[in-house]
Amino acid sequence: MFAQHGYDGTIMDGVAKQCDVNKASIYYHHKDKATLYENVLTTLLNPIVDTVIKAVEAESDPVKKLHVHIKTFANSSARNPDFASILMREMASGGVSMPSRAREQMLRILFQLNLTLQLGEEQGIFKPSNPLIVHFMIIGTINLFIASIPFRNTPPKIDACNQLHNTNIDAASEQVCETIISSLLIH
Amino acid sequence: MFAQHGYDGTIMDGVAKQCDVNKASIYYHHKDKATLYENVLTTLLNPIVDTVIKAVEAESDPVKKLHVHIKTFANSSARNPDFASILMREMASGGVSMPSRAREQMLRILFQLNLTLQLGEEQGIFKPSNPLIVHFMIIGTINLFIASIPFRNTPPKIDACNQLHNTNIDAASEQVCETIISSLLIH
Amino acid sequence: MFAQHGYDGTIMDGVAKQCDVNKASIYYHHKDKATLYENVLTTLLNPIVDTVIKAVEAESDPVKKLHVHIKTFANSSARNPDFASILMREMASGGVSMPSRAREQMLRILFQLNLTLQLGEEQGIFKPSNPLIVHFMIIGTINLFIASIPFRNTPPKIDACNQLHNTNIDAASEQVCETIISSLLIH
Amino acid sequence: MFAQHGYDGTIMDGVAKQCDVNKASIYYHHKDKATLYENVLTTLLNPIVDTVIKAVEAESDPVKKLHVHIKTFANSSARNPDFASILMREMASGGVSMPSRAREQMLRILFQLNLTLQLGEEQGIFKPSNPLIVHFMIIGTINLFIASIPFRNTPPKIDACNQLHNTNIDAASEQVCETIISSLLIH
DNA sequence: TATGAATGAGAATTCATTCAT
DNA sequence: GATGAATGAATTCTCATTCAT
Repeated sequence: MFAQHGYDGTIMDGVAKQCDVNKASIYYHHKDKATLYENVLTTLLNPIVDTVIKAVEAESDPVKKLHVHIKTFANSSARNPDFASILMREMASGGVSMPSRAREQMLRILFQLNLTLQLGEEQGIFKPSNPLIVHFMIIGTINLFIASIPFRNTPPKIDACNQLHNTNIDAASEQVCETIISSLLIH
Repeated sequence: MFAQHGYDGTIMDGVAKQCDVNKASIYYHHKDKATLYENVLTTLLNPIVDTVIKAVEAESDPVKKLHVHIKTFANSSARNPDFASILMREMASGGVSMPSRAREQMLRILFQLNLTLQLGEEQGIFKPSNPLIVHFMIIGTINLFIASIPFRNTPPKIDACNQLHNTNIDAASEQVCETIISSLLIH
Repeated sequence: MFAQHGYDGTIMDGVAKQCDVNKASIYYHHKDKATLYENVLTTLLNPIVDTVIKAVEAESDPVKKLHVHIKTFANSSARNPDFASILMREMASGGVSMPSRAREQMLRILFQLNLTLQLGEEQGIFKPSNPLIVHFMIIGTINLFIASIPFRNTPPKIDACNQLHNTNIDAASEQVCETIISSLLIH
Repeated sequence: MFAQHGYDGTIMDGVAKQCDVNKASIYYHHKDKATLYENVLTTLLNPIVDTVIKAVEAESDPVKKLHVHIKTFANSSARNPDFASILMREMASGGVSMPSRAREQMLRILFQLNLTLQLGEEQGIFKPSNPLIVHFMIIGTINLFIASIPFRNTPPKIDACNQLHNTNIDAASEQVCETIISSLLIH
């Protein structure tokens, strides 16, 4: 519900009903709405970040690392569309209110990407680049793609205007990979 | 305030105080909160979209069109950071609650991009591509870059980890251009 | 309601109904329950304290000052039985949570009494005494007398056991005067 | 906690934590909050009242009886400051909600005082007086003195204004004795 | 007896909206 | 058009009490 309606748009009564528990029970386990949100966020973020990091570390070749980085992030996000929504909302707020625990997790991904890009540069494979922008390109594109699924399915279907209707996350993330990697590679 | 706190997080009392007008005056001029939001959105969106479309139409070469498309969008957004935030929130909500007037404006940009890409393909300059993904890549990346400015300026400064600190919207949009265009070009 | 049920026992819904106003209106004029309480207290206390001080200052003879002090305090309290109740509650809480504005008012009465007693001593009329205890004797007795009216009227009527039933505040305060003054006078 | 925060201000969760027991355990031993309060009150009141009555009955001279009455009451209260607070609160509420068991105990003290005063009158030692007012004078003053200890210790220290700082319960009760007895005695 | 976890009925506070002037 | 003051309908949070174990 936080993903769909945002923090302020999420109503504790609704959460309780959705979970089929008494509202007071929520407060028994979570100090208040803000804490609940923080806990939800942590629970959501940690596994995704861990998965990405682990997958990237398992590879040694920078190109493969980058490829795995993008694909794993995309797949994890796709399996948890709420993640994309929440991340976009947090970014929209300037991330100012983002719980620091969540913030730190997101930074881990950026740092990992940074390592990969530096490795590529050192090996003479990648051109120099700005990791932050590459990072934003990846998560901005993927998040938008995932979060916009309902939007794209709302009439008038924009996919219907041409061949777009078959686009899925695999194709999208593959295109992101190609685009980014090809732009980084030294031919 | 809608940009910073979202629709639900925006409080009419706060709006009145911020604008230094009486709350009832707002209701005199705008039917209700939803209408106010719609009006704000329209006022914000229309000039940006118009600017982009006009700039693109002024060019004839597909590569230049695409370049101008991205740069104009980026510059307009950068001048109106609220635009990026609102767009991200709307996307995060699945765009479900997005006023249809605003929705249509955003589609105009996508259609314009579609035209440009098709033109490029017809002229044998561009590889076939999925316009939707290109669209998301552009606005996802740019929006994220702009919306995240406050986040990046909040300690611990992530830009501080390396050379990132000089990154501005011009450099970022240029990199987006290069990346996207180079991936589209038939070498 | 604060007097009768105490701060915690007073319910904002009840206050609103009692005053026949909408609950939200109360919050429009008073930040929150605590502030409302503070305002109520100030409104209640100030006139009583002012009346006492003014009446005492109008006399010059220490005995008359003391007499007027007690009688005026008793009459003011009797006209505002809530004052006694609230004061007793505040004292019961150790006055810890007592708004400082109210606290200061109460101290003004003590200081005035102190002046009177010192004057009497200087003139060789009064024995030395502890003003604080005299103060407590006055307000403790009077407050208790007033606050206990409902208690005494609740069956079994304790007044019924003997001639007590005719006791009113005038008689009571007169007895307090006699007792205190006679114990202070140098025969 | 009942003494400090009153019945409504006392929270069962807090009681449990303070006692380091599980909240449900309290309900195992005490039917509900009201019963718990009643039990607490009885446990608190009975020994004090018994002590006073017993001490008074041990004397035969009316003056000594009265002296012992006041001193014993003062000492007992001083050893149990909660007693003063609770009594003051109950009086502030008009004693309406006071459990009848507790009410009866308090009446026993009044009746005992009544006996003493009548004895004194019969022996031609005491002037006629209103026992209720004497009663209030005693407990009003003593309770207030005790309950106000924290208040007086809160800056700005009112005791600091003059010689008041050494006042203790013994001195205070002695002054109450002198005052009341001297006003009753037929010279 | 003891306890962690409910839960229903409040109670404080907020907020979009309206009203009277 | 503007404004101070309502107001009803939420919404967050609390609290006495109970349940299951």
